[in-house]
Amino acid sequence: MRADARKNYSHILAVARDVVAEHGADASMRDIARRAGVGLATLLRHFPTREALFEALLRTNLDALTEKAGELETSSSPDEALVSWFREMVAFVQSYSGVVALMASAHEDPDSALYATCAAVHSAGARLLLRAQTEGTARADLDGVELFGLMSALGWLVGQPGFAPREDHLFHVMTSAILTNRPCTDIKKAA
Amino acid sequence: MRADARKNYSHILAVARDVVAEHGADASMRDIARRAGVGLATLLRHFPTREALFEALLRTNLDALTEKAGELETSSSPDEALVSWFREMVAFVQSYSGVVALMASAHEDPDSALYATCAAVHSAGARLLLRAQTEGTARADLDGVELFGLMSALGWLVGQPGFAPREDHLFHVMTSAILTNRPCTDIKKAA
DNA sequence: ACCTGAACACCGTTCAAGT
DNA sequence: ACCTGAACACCGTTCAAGT
Repeated sequence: MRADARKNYSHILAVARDVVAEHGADASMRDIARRAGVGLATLLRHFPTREALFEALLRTNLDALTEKAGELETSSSPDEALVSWFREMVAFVQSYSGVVALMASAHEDPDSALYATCAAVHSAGARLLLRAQTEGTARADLDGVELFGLMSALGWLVGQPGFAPREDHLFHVMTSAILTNRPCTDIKKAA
Repeated sequence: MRADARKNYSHILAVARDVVAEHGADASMRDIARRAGVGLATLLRHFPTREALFEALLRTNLDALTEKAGELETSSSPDEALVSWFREMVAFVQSYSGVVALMASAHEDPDSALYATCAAVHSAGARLLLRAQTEGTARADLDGVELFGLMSALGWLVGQPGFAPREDHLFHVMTSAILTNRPCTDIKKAA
């Protein structure tokens, strides 16, 4: 990679971070290129797809969250670790509006540039879930995919302007569905 | 309303139903006009905004769901009524992909053409919730807004291709968060 | 190697001109 | 009253031409 290319690359990324913070995940690529003072074709050369751009944009944060899961695994009780990691994930996806939709769809598409990063997040969560399930504090009939799904759904919801103020409570409700600190009465009856 | 206008109106609506079924809620207005054999400006004349179009498109279904809530209120036990109505709502929003995002944002925006219809759905749900809460089968710390939110979040999630197969189970999990057929142990500890 | 401008086929909005 | 085509300002994709 040539020096000018490397410089363009990181400059585009920095600008993209700002524009995305302003306009969310469906910000205009053209606008990013314009603000970066670079041709649109140049942006597309470095990041051939929107997901490729977001892969670079989110990698740092998502890697940190994956690592955080590992730390929590040794530093906290299984249920606390699961809940506080879940919290951090929700808070993160909320920080870039619309990014959760990108992640949810990348999670299901092995061809996506974001797939690997999402898969890493996924399995980090799955491990925390399994640990809490072994202890008996997380409901047994849940897997990593569903944990990822519930996180995404909650993240999506609190990303809607009107629901953001209720984030804490909605988080609490969602958490109560994942944990099982209650004698398991017959809940199927009602469904 | 002139005869030709009325004819255009209903024809556009019929075509829109097909196109939206194919391409989801962010289908191209231009494409709908094209397929209806009508100028784009004509479509915009009848439905000045995408939400106005969807208001007409969804009104029938949503009114039926509002009415259904009323029926359930007399025909079923409070918890069963709440759960089965919730189920129907989720099934409905899943039937038109992307429509739940439109509804969730309209729900918060009094200026939206979809606002009134969403508000009706909202309050129908709120009544079912309240009824179950009075009976003690739905968790007390929930209101109509949050019920609408959880419905939207679940609808959004099962609208994502990879999560659709898990709809039943995810519905079950979400339901368990809304109902309270369990002695209310201290769940805050973990959060 | 890397960048760029321009052409392309789209999109929704707006409005003067037609019947 | 109602419809329409066209102009406008956007979008992402693609590629031949430049350094």
